[in-house]
Amino acid sequence: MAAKSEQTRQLVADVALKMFREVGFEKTTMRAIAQEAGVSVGNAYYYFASKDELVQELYIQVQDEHAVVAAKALDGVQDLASRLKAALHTGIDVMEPYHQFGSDFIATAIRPSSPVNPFGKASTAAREASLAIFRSAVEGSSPAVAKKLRGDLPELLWLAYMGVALFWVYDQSEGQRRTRKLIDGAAPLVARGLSLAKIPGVSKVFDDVLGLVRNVKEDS
Amino acid sequence: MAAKSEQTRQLVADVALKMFREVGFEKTTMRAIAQEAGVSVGNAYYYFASKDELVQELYIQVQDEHAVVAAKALDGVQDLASRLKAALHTGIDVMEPYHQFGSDFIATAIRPSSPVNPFGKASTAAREASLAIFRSAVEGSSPAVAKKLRGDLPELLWLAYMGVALFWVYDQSEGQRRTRKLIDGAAPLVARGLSLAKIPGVSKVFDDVLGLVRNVKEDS
DNA sequence: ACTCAAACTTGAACACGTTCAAAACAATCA
DNA sequence: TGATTGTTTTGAACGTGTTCAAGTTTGAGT
Repeated sequence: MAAKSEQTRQLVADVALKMFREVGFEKTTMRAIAQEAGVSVGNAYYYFASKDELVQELYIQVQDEHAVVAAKALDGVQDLASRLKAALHTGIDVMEPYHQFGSDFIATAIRPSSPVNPFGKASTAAREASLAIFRSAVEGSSPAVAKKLRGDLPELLWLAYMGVALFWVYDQSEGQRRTRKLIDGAAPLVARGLSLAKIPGVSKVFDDVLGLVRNVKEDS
Repeated sequence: MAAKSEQTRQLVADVALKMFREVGFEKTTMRAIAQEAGVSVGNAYYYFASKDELVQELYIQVQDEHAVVAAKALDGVQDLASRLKAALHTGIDVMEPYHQFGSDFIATAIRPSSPVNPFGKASTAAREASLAIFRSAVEGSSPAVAKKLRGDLPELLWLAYMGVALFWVYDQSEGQRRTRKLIDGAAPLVARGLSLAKIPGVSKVFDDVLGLVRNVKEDS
């Protein structure tokens, strides 16, 4: 049987996520969550040290769903462009219910001190799960990606995914049509761009890009 | 003689910016600003509708300074890589005093509703000024940038600058060494990458990138 | 059944950004 | 000067996220 405490925790989280979706971030006050869940404000804080941690709960749930949906969407898809499209489109799909609230989410997430910060320690698990999606997209593709790129590419694509998410937040076109268009346009371009790596002159530039990435990354 | 009201406005702004630099964003409460400036809280709000607008004051001031310093640094510099470096390094230079406070600034700025949002309406002037720096960096360079790129490049570089600024905010290395390294490494790479535009196979990819950028931009 | 420590829950209180009715001041005209 | 109108200033009050001392409940050991 679920411990009573776990029940309360879930209840608070469920109510919070529901309210985030339905009335937005700012209107979802801690008092409102507590009241709706039938607990005291202090009790909500017993399980979640801050409103940010409730956002993190949302972040984790969305990432988990993305992993599931993306795996399905990647199944049987061969070429890199299509695989990339699948990974990105599903990412947007799972975020869709939260679009209106996206900007508050990003404002929360971008703060290095926030537990939700995708680069931070507290989201290591979620980030790894997300990264794994792109690793799978790269490794499962045929024709295969040039070996020298294979190591760093997933991380770069994940970074690009963060950029797409940022674009999506600002995208006010109906149904975020522009973001879809961006994905559809950019994915094949990335794939084609990578295939240029064989051209000698280009290859050198690629090497230097990777060198720079590694250099900047290591020295922390 | 300066109108009394203008004096009060300046006083509040000066005190706020000084406190932002010296004690950080969160500790600089509206009450503290008012007290330090010797006015009432309500009076500060008479001149600045929100704390965000005080941040905007900072944003504008930093951009103005960047324009001045960058113009000086670009003077006499020929090749694109060096010009790009100059534009970026000076950008980081003027932000330096605010580094500790950078993340709060970004968290404020990234919200579409914020007056400080660099993509938003309220910062059109500051954005244009910033864009002009990169336009000048591109147009003044010799050897000249390929004509077909010249139109869109400044905007893309400005976007990259936003990315560098974001990187800088997260950069905890001493003196933000890693950001400097990133600039020094990336600027020549961009210049070299652009020169590849002559290669036929690469040229097509470039065309498509530009097409995508325009397509996504227009459809808003 | 009783004890007692740990887990859980409460709600009043704090500092914050922000608002606003009212007061003080300034400038203009009769 | 006095009246009137517009500008500037005040500080108490509101709703927010968050804290915490104090209470209540639970469960293992006797």
